[in-house]
Amino acid sequence: MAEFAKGKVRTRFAPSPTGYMHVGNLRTALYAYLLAKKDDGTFILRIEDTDQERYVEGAVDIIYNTLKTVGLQWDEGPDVGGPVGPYVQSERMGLFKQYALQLVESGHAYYCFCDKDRLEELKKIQQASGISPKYDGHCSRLSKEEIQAKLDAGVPYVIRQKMPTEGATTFHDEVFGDITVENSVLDDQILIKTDGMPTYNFANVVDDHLMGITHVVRGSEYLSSTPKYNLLYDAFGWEKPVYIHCSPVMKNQTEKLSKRNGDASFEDLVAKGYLTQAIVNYIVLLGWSPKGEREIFTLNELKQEFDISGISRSPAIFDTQKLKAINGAYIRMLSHEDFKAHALPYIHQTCKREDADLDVLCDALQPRCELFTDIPEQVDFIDALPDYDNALYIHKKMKTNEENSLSSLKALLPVLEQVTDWTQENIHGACFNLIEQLGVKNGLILWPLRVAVSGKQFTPGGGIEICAILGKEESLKRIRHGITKLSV
RNA sequence: GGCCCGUUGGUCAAGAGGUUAAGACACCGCCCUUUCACGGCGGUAUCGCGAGUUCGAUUCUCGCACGGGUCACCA
Repeated sequence: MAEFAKGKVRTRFAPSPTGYMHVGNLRTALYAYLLAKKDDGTFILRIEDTDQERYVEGAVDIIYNTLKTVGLQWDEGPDVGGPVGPYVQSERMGLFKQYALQLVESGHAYYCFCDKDRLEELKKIQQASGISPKYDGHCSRLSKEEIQAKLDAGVPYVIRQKMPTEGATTFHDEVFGDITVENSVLDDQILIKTDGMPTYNFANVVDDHLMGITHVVRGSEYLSSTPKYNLLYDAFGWEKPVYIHCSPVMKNQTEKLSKRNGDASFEDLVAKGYLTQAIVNYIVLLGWSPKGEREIFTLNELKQEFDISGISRSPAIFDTQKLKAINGAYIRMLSHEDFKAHALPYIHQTCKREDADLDVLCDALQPRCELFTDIPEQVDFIDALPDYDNALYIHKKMKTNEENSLSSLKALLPVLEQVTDWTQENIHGACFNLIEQLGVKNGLILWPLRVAVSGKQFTPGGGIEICAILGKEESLKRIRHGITKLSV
């Protein structure tokens, strides 16, 4: 066997290139990665592309890109190579038959010459009599001579794994504990197909062993085939890996999250304006809980924090609301510059004004957005004042109505006209001077100002910020407009 | 249908034979405040059902219900 560091954790992510990367897949990859990195181990990417039927063009690139943008750098894989390649399963096809033959030799597997007709017939009979369909072991009872004769005659065959007929097999899973199944329910599964190629179940075991995988992280749908895997490991005399089976990510109580149902894939979430690190953070929390109370972690922190014992057994429902909240938390942690860089394209969707003060705008926007896609709608009043209703001036808590709003704006206009250096600071000073002079509550002046310059009920920032964003000329113009509107 | 697995608030979940059953999101109040947010404080749950074991069970056992998975020459 090829050499690689012994005693260290080696995990693998082994996706089939069948389309988009869904959230559950990504989570499996994440867990496998974290498990390896926690121990300073190796994370391997293996592409399982043996099903040409389901192969989707470009799917491999999606896998690469997703893992890369998320930051799951694989140490060994198709593109970077490694000591136990090739890392693309279709390039390993020639390798498996000898292992199957070895099992035939040792009596753990046998040639099966049954054709599809017989198999189907068998299945029909079994179903009719209420027995669960299972190969009846017919060919396992063939004599050496019979087998040789058929082989010589060129009869097509498969190689099947010979399951024990009595007793039970128990295996241990790190998240589910010990699971025992009766050997009698185990089917003599096919290892090598008529075309000489291995089935997934067989290739998987051989590959995992050859690649020195110590911890197998995969979906819980493999739970029921794990006994067969272990029997294979035992038949070869190989050391079994540690199993970590993960329950699925659900869309609701009964349906799995899946691309087929049009549910969000990683790419979709990115397109919807989620920060990749926020997605990762949320996904890792779906089905795993950290020891303490903190739940915002960078990928690096996760390498320390992640622990198998925190993985939960029951399926988890994907909750967009929580994802959004985490995204909001990440947005707030962004520096002003980073936020601006991310936000700019969204701002420009509805706000094209050249002279708008985007720094003030971004400061106002940042604590108020959970998703970048919220932005266009929030800044749509900047280019042009919306046609608003005077009723907006009525605010119970601010104690404003149309009449006193009119006088506030009238008082404010000349004061603001006096401001020469139009900065947020100076506008603020001017407004509060007036408030002090008049001896009124802040809201009495500032609420009407906000309505006049924005024409909206909710805005990023208050009247003062909006004035600063709009610039002097436009602000005054809107205040005057408000005055005439209220004067009618 | 057989076998395997799961079930703590709307969601993610911690917990453990005796706890005021954590925390987060959402929701509702209050505070802060020029709106909305942000931030701060507080509120909302007898742990699917029924038995059993026990002085005591949400935590152990057994049934039931519900949900999921699996029974391919697919991966």
